[in-house]
Amino acid sequence: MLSYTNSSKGDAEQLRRGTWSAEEDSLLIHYIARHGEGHWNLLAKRAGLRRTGKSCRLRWLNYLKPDVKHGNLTPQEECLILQLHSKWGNRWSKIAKYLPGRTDNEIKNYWRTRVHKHARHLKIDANSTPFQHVIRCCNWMPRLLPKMESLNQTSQHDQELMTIEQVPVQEQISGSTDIMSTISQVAEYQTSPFSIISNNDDYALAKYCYHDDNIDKNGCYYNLASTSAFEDFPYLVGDCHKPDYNCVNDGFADGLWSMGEQ
DNA sequence: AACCATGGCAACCGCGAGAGC
DNA sequence: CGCTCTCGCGGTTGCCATGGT
Repeated sequence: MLSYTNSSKGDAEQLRRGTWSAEEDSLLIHYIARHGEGHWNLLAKRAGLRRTGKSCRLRWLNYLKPDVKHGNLTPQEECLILQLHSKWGNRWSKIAKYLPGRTDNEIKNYWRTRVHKHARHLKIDANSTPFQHVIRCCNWMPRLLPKMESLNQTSQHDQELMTIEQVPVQEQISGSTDIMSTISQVAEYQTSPFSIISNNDDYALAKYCYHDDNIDKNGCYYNLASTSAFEDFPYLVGDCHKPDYNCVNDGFADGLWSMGEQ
């Protein structure tokens, strides 16, 4: 599919829309390699692309940029998205800053296709408190955590996740709301269902794993720690309670939650 | 085999913030 | 102060692949 925008200045200045061709990608990549990013409208003209600057910027940031990761999200990334979304809501770009190589667009798509789907089936608003409970207490998070553990043993990907260096400076200095500092504080509580399993000052790499014995047979976390230090990141310490929503504890819900798994 | 429904995702759109003049 | 331009964000659209009937 390819279309052109209407232009009052005649056909010669018509702009292309729709899917990018390999040739256009190549033009954009080579131009940026030589001249760098920015000034997208000018870039589009000088690179010989009949695209808007906006379109060029989007294509570069979401697809062509070398550090953009392609492929399925890992359980760690899914878990982090769920946690951060519960904290910030639809602040996709902010959430994306904590997932190196993932774009806001990709995270947004993930949320809309996967998470909203589950909310629809459960007939719950995806942004509602009941759905938050469903995610963190009943099905999703508990299902992701064992996957995270198993992948931790072999994957290097998680070692790239959430390093201090990759978090923008303005986020690092944001005081008590800094996710990393909160995670570090969580490490001090070995009774927490999550704990830091690697964290040194030089590399400042934080990883977290999950203690299976802190989860009850209904898939709910025990309330193991309650301190103001965790308020910014409550789900890491399991402030969770047994849900009141019966719909998520029956077999119907089980089927729903597993249907998206591959 | 043909049709239809659905999911996944790339791309577009509208808006607002900020910078420069 | 107001205008224009650029950039970035969140919401939405529409294409394509896949699976079901």
